[in-house]
Amino acid sequence: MPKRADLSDTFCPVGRSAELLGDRAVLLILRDLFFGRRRFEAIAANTGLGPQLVSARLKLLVVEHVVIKQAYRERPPRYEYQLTAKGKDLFGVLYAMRNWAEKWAYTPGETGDGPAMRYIHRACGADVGTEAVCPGCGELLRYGDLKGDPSPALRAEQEAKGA
Amino acid sequence: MPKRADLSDTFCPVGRSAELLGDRAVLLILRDLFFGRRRFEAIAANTGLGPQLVSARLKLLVVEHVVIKQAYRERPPRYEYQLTAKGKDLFGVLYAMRNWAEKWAYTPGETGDGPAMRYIHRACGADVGTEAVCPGCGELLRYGDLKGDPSPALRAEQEAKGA
DNA sequence: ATAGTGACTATGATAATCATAGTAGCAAGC
DNA sequence: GCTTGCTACTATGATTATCATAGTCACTAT
Repeated sequence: MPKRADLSDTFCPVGRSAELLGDRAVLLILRDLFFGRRRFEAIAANTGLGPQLVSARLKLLVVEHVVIKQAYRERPPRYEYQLTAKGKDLFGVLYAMRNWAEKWAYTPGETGDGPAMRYIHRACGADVGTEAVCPGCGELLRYGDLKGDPSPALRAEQEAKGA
Repeated sequence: MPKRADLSDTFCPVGRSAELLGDRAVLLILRDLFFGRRRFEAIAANTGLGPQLVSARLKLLVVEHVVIKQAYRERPPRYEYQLTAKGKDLFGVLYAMRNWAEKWAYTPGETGDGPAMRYIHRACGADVGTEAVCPGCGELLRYGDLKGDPSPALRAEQEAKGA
């Protein structure tokens, strides 16, 4: 392919996220990091990705300050990868992906009688289910429930594209 | 590239989502659909993607029942694309991507004094901000706050990979 | 001395992407 | 009735990313 289009200068927040997250390998590596896998070989094995892809994406994630590479032993040198605060904040995205897949990506009965992965909120003990709620009132949040107001810069950018 | 690895048979819900969402073009097209753009040319113009990529991804989204293609005029035949219920449920993912980007993907002051896109919950009037909350207790939901319990099938799959 | 481990890098075939140009069906204007 | 324009695409060729497989390097363990 030719160099893929750069989205890092768009004013649209989804576009900026897509620059990093619109990539299967990145998503799978992040998933493994959230699951607690920190070592190169463990990530490569579990994701099924080849070592150069894992290597390239981890480098990218380090450059983006989503992950830090740290030596856990000096001799011989061995490294592990950890999520930064910026990386840990991607939890919401992976969590939303999980929620969608639990609802739509399995045939009935495929996972037994429960979800493929059940999540309990440690603080209150509630099963978080698969839906998002409004931080203001606690009601379910769905497409159409929010009123969007783009910043002037974003509005201007979209109009310039004539779409 | 060789044929990209198939993730649709993994038991991990994030993996299944990544099969569809780990693609820049899919993400950008979905964003435009959520913004109300339905016509081919409008999507191509706003995303900046070439027409064959838009064509290929819309076909994929139709096959996946995320989008439906409908004629809005018979003569000459003209079509538009709309999100299905399955597609509308992806709102949570795009919303989470937006939340992350608002927090991390802009330099200070780049969007003026507010977010690039402000969202208000129509039902209660609250600004939803950029954080997710627990549906059970309403507290902020972050990495580490949830206890995950994989289904037996998912656990077995991961152990088989030796990671 | 040989085998093993962990973290990669090198190589070559294949396939996806981009930019640009072109097609098809039809309507409206001159 | 001929050209221009609109919408929704398809075709072509150059470029580059990805995969599978093999190999490297710096050690440690037996």
